[in-house]
Amino acid sequence: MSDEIRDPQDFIRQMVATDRATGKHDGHIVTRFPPEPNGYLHIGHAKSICLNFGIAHENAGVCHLRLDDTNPSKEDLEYVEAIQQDIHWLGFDWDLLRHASDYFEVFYRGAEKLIRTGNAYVCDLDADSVRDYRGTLTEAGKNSPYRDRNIEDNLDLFRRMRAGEFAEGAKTLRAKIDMASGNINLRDPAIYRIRKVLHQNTGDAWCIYPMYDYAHCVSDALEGITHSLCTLEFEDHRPLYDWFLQQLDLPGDPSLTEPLHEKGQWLPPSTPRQIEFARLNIDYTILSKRKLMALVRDNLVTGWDDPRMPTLCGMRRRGFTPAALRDLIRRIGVTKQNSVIEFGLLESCVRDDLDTHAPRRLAVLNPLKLVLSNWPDQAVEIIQLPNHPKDASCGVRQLAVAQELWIEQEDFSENPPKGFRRLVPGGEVRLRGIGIVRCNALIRDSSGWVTELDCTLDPDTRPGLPGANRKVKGTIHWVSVRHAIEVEIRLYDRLFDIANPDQVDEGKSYRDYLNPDSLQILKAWAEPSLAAAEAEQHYQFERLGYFVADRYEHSAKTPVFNRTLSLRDSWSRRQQG
RNA sequence: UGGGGCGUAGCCAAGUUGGUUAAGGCACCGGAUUUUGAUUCCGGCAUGCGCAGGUUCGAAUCCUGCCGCCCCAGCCA
Repeated sequence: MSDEIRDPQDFIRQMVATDRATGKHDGHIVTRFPPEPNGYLHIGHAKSICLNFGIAHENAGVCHLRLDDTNPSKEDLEYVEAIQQDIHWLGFDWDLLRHASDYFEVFYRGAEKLIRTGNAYVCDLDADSVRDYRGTLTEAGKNSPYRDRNIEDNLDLFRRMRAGEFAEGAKTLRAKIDMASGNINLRDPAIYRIRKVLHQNTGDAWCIYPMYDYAHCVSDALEGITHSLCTLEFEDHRPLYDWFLQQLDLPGDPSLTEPLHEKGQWLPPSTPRQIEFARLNIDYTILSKRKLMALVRDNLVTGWDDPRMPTLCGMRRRGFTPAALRDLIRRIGVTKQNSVIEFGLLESCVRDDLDTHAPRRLAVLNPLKLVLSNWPDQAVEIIQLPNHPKDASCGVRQLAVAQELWIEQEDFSENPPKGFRRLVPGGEVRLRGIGIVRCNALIRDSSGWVTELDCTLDPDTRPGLPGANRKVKGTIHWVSVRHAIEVEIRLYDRLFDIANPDQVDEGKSYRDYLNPDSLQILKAWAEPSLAAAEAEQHYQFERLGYFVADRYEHSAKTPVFNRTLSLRDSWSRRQQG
């Protein structure tokens, strides 16, 4: 009997294990992550990345990054650079970087083969007519009037398409399969369309571009992919995926892959298996590139990397760590069930990682002055505080204490609710690392607002003294008024007010549910050591939460910290009922 | 009778060939520890596996019939 914690064994990993065990593909495993460079990667992509790279690594295999650039009218170089950076940040590296456009010549030869074998034809129907001929979900379609063109005409027409003789939309190359199929993807799907646009990789070399269904399976085969993982909506496409590969027979037809030899990109073609899994959904967020793009375009957020965005670069800037994201993906598993992960699970992963790795610091967000009346007027004492309560290897830091301190307004109450464990008039509380203080008097302004607490420090409770062990109901944080530095704090909350912004009442859109309080900027006082923080350094500000020095806008001169998330807070939850 | 998927707790999710008390995590609820109302630790949390029948000594697992949810009619991916 073994009590070891088993590595995740989802249904895909089980299939892979079986294939390895039975010697399929000679026991080799090759996967790929194939983003289309038309937007930034988000947490949903992280699932695919972790799956593809993870499975490859667990099985001594390799994983390629393939930029799926078959539609030049939507894609951009900005995205391909961002994609690579995000994958690296997540902690993965590809064994091979390819573009679908590397294979354009092979796609073309394959298309001619489909024509020659009577499996494809040039169709003159315009887009609207194609739709009419396609039929509906419950009615069969009709054959295109161009379906029975002879092979010579088809070949000639297709070559002229490539030569640029026809206008955009005038003709398509279509697979000849079955217009009556219950699977609409098999009703003579388009293989090539005419697009007279510059391609970011191939320039003006082409004016015809292959469709996803054709390009994807062929790309997979050309790269020797063994397991082609994709999301559920492609389940219906699998018969087409298999059909193209069977008609083409890449492994058995070297003339097709010949162009790759001179480019140094030839690999033994495989017969990959497409396997579908459920995409990741998270409540209170949207993960549609189109909608994320709109938020950026319309300035509803500051950019793709706004810390409120579910993009990888946004989460990075928010202070979420790659390890936490990987842990989330590990925890949620892989199945074919549509599901919505609670945001709280992500938070749990982040707290888990940050609790063990983030050094502790003190900062006060909403200051209230506390004066130690029995502290010598100008005296300054240097105390030491551990950087981590449970990890001595994190070391200690020094902190100056003087007579005037800032504490959190919330940590004092004149009329405390039941169960309040902080400072009250006449009560005691421990100041972290200093000792126990008693509140003797309140100083008020003309409107009666408490502006200052007059306190005395019990000298017997200084750290290291036996009296320090005296129990007191609460411990609060502080900074020295004379020594604290001013910092900018950015507090983030969920971007949307409702759990499912993708599914809203009629006439409404996700935009109607943006949380107006998702960003709050304030000035705060922090311990001086934070001026030396490096950008992207994570901290726990004790009792407040986890913060990260902003990747771009933080500097020693103008420190900026983003709150990644708060600490778990059973007190405020109890207060709110 | 268009095609393809999926139903195990509030949210995820193990459970594979039918075999003792239906893993685990998150959330939640108790309690212990605590110079962070944090962390950590301990305990609780499905007489039940979409529903209804059936087969069997025994069913989340097999059979039948229902019900519910998701995806597909781009010259997007």
